[in-house]
Amino acid sequence: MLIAADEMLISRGVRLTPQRLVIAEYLLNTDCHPTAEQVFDAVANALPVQLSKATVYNTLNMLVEAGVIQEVYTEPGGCARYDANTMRHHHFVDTSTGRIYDIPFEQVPTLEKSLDGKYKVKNYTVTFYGDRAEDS
Amino acid sequence: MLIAADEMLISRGVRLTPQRLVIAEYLLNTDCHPTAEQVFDAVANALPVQLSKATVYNTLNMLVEAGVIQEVYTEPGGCARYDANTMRHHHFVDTSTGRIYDIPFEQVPTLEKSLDGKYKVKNYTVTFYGDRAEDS
DNA sequence: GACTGCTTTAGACTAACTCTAAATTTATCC
DNA sequence: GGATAAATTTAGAGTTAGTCTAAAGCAGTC
Repeated sequence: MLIAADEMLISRGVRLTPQRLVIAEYLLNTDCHPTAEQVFDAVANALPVQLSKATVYNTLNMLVEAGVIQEVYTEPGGCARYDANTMRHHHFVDTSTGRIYDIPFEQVPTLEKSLDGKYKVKNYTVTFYGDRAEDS
Repeated sequence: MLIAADEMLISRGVRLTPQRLVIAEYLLNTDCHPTAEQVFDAVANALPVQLSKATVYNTLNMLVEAGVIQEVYTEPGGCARYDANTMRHHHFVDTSTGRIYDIPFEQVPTLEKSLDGKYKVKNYTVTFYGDRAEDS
């Protein structure tokens, strides 16, 4: 069942436009961590008008600001990917397929306390690299 | 005491040039994780000739290939930084100063086994964000 | 239904690199 | 020490991911 993007946006005080709706709807119903380019390709022909890349970037930044999605960087030096899973979590990158999998935060031992007192840790991210068996 | 860059490069079978020498020497004797731009600024006037950005990038890539330095990405969406500490280690980013500190690998509990069997973890990196007391 | 101001658009612009082709330099061989 | 072949350096063009701009188009309000 599709998550309703319109209610989501209205509840965050975001003004509705067809562009924002299709982008939010797409992101809320995929777990494939798309790039801005992939979002553009996925939604461009769901709109009756020409979609601009600038709108995709604006909307993605807006959705990040509004807390609807997260920006994720997994490939060193790579471009931003977007993730509608806004729970605190880590990532696993399948280095042969490039696919990214969310790892629940609780599944990884907490590291907050592992540095000595000099370091005040506010946040940390773990990115795993390797292979994942039989994608399902 | 300065680490001798020339021996380092020769031992890795790298052809010596003045450009490579000053860049390697600079990196081997700093712990400030400079960007390519910062490397350029730091070494450009140590050379009697005009230094090209392309040479800096070429040399940095070459030194990464040769295992003399590591490429590090700590700021989401930020540019590459270079680290002559080639031991396996993690990073702490001071979010108010932007400074990066190396965290010895052993100082963080090992996470290799924290994912279930579906995931074959080959490597992982932890990046901490926060504040660090009295930089020393 | 008109208005005000937020959105969208195409295209120019930027930052961080990479590529290219010509000129230069390195290491080697005599 | 000089000639040679191959690697390196250089300036500048090209690329990629993303931001900025200014004009045109809509959304929500009165």
